[in-house]
Order: sequence, then structure tokens, then C-alpha cells
Amino acid sequence: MSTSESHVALAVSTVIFALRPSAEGEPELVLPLVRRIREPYEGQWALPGGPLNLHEDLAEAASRTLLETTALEPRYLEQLYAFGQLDRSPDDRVVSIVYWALVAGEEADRAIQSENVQWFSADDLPELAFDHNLIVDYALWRLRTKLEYSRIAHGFLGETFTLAQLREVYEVVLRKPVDPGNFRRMVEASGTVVPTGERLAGTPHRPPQLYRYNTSIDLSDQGPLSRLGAPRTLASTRGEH
Amino acid sequence: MSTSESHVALAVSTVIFALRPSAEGEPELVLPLVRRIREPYEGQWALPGGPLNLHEDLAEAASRTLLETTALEPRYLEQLYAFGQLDRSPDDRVVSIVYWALVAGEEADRAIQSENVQWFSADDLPELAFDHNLIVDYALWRLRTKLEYSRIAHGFLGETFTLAQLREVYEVVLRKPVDPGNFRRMVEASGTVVPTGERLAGTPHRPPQLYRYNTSIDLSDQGPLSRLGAPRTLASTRGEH
DNA sequence: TCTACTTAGAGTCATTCTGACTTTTACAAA
DNA sequence: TTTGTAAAAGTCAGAATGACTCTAAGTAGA
Repeated sequence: MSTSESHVALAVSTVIFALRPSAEGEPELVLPLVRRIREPYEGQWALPGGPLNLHEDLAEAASRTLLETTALEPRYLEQLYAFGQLDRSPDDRVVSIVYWALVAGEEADRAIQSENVQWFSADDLPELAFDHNLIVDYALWRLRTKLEYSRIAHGFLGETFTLAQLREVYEVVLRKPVDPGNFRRMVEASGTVVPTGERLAGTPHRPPQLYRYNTSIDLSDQGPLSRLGAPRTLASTRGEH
Repeated sequence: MSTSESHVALAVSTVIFALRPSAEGEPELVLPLVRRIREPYEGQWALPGGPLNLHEDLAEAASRTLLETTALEPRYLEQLYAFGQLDRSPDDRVVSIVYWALVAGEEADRAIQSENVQWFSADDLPELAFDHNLIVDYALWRLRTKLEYSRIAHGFLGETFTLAQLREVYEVVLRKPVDPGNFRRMVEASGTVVPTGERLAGTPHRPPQLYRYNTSIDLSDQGPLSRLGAPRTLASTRGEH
């Protein structure tokens, strides 16, 4: 085995999602892409990523390339899929292990924007390098599916948030209106958030309760994989007591 | 990049599930393991697998090692996860892309059994090589989770089956009794199976209707990944009209 | 100061879904 | 002909869900 130099290359890429106000003021689902500066696909947009270092964990590599290209730290990080079709790179054989991440909107404002790094609307992407359009489509599908049965929406928000903000995440990601009353009932029954006791002041209406994510609840998202030492960041990054 | 000889090695392994009658006659969930014939972990049991060939698709490699060690063809095949912790192999760095598969019980009887290939009860495994206990735990968790929201149970059965046989799959995998009436209602409402028109004769009671899997329904299990040309076998292997 | 406006938050009601259970049917074996 | 067994259809109460109403509590403007 190990056919001299012509071995299979291993890369790690990340699909990074954030919510940001669009030109019209409405928040929209966006993701950062990097422009390729070499062949193949030179000049085209692609997912941030790079080769896996020998002494680096997979999730670490995902976080690193995320930090390098966008200067952001994820509030949620999960492995998406390993893509390995024979023809996904024209000349060599590359297997890409892809992660997907959520970053808070406030963070995303501080993100790098440059000639070669730009944010795009997730539902209106250009033609990307390699099979990256398929990868983004799958990541979007996973995000939308998982949002409904798991409780990851706060990955888009800051430390504390109102139920209206949380509901807006659902509305934007799922692209459909959500009834405020039923949403409140669903969230409160799930026990995934707890009231901080404080209220958001300065609104032109009754001041809403602020909530934070309930870290004590185990939503057993990944089953036995949680034994692999929390790649899913969320509270684990920020100082939590 | 590409640090001379000390690169990251890439392997593909597969967790293969089948239902087989145990010593007591009750069917149980079993999986085949192979005994390692070299260091590290020489003599210990491990998942079937091997290195990825340069001109081989990931799912293809999974099917191949499956065929080589057990002489079986999967009725369902899906990527599980890519495992890449730094310490999972003592001396070198190995990233394993793991698949999981279902094979029909009747097939499993024809499977290879030898000194170095044996089937074990999924809930009563010995200590395995590498991180393979964790991998099997995760595969079991995925199987049990997916069985409830998706319709993959017929992956354990033959071309046609009765509702009682299908229900038994649920009972054995989920390790809990399932009400026959409610199960029938659930399955019929889902539309995932269709009656063949024939009945199973020779039973000491009213002869049950035979069903087959409804291939025309898209249960959109994997979202956009279905564009990757059906690694999920099921009907696609056997001759279907 | 009062009124209009807006969303927060609590609650109602009808429909659907779910789990536990009953009844009748159709076969084999005794 | 009787008995035993599972098939298949059906019943019923409680839980979950979607559409909707009503009151509370703030700001902004008249």
C-alpha cells in the first residue's frame, strides 16, 4: 500500500453560518467564502479550509481555518460529512472532511472582509469551486433539519436574548413565519432556555424577558460522540459558571 | 505541505448490522468483527476495513471491505462519521471514515465465519482495538435514532415481509415491545410499504399479508446528498422493476 | 396628561397524533 | 368441532399542535 507520492490528500473545510442584516434591513442567513488564488478554479469562490496538519485534531483544523479566514470563533461546531468522490478535484484525489459552524451575528460584524474573503447570502450563491455548491446545500439542509428537532438556534445569538430574537432565527433560517404564542409555549416546555431575571429596556412596547441557554440540560444531540470532548462549542468557549 | 513520508493515513471501516436468531431462538442484533493479525492490537477484535485505494470511492471502499471479510452485500449503506483523534492509533496518525450497513438476516446466514471473522451480539462486545468500541456505540445510537424517524427497518429483511416481521425488527433493535395495532397504523400511514397482494401461508393462524418496500416514495433521508448517486443501496442492488 | 401604537405574555379551542385496549377474522392443530 | 394464535379493524382518552383572542406594559406623539 501507500503508492509512493500519489496518495490520497486529506483536507478540512468549514461551512460557516451567521445571521446579518441585509441591505433591506431584514436579517438574512449568510456565509463567508474565500477566493481561490491558484489553480484549479483560480479566481472562483470556495469554502474556507486547508490541509490537515499531522498533529492536529479534525475539529481543531476546522476551527483554525475558520479563525484564519474570518477571525471568528464558532459558537457551534459539528462535523458535516466526508466528501471523497473521485472527480471532485480535477488532477489529484482529495478527500475533504467538512464541518459546519454557527457564529453569533454580533461577532460576524467584526469578521474580516477583504478582496478575497466575502460574505454571501446562503440562498443566492455564485458557482463555487469543486463540489462546494453541493456541500453548502447539504449543510443548509442539515441546519434547517436540525433546527427543528434540536435546539441550536442560540448559536446565532449572543449570551442573552429575548424570545423574539430566538424566534427570528427560526423564521429567517426556515423561511417561514412562526406564531409567537406557540413558539413561546414550545421553547418553555423544552426547558432549553432559562430567564435571566432581567428585561430588555428601551423598546417602544412592553419590555421582554431576557433568557440564556440552559447548559445543565443534555440534549444528547450526538449520542456517544459527546465522549469525544466537546467539539460542539456553544457555552464551552465563553466563560460560563 | 505534504510532510515527506509522515503524512496522515486514510482508512475506511464499516459497522455491519444484521438480525440473527440467538442461542435462545430469539433474534438479536449482531455484527461481524475481524481479529487483528498484526500490531498494534494484535489478536484483538476490530471492525472490518482497510486503507482507501487511490481510485476508489469512499462508499465503494466500504462495500469492498464488507464483501471481503463477510462475503455480504449491504441492503443499506450510509456514512457514519470521520474519526481522527490524534491518539486513536498508537504510532501513526490515521483518520478513519466509517460507514454503517444493514444486511438481510437470510444473507447473514451465508456469511463467512472463521477463526478470524466472527459475529458478536451488538450489546455484548469484547474490548475492541483502537477506538472501535466508541465507533460501534455511535453506530448503534444512529441506528436506533434513525429507525424511529426514518424507515430503514426493511434493510434487515428480504424482498417481501409481513408487518409482524417488520415489527420484530423494531422490537429487537429498540429493545422494547411495540403494540401491533399501533405499529400497523403507523406503517400504513407512512406509505413506505405496499402490499404485494400475496399472503404468507402455513402459519398456525390467519395468514398475514406480504409487503414490499415502496421504492417510489422519497423519504429524503439525506437531503441534497442523494445527488451523490445512491450509496444507500436497498432496492438499488437487487433487481427491481 | 392622555391617547394611540406595538409587542409581551397568558390563555382558549378545535384538530390531529399517540398509546392502551377491544373485537372479529382466518388459519392450523388437536 | 373445538381450541389456540396472530391478523386486521376499530375504539377511546389524553397529549401535542396550530390558529386565534385578550390583557399587560412600555414608548411616542398629540
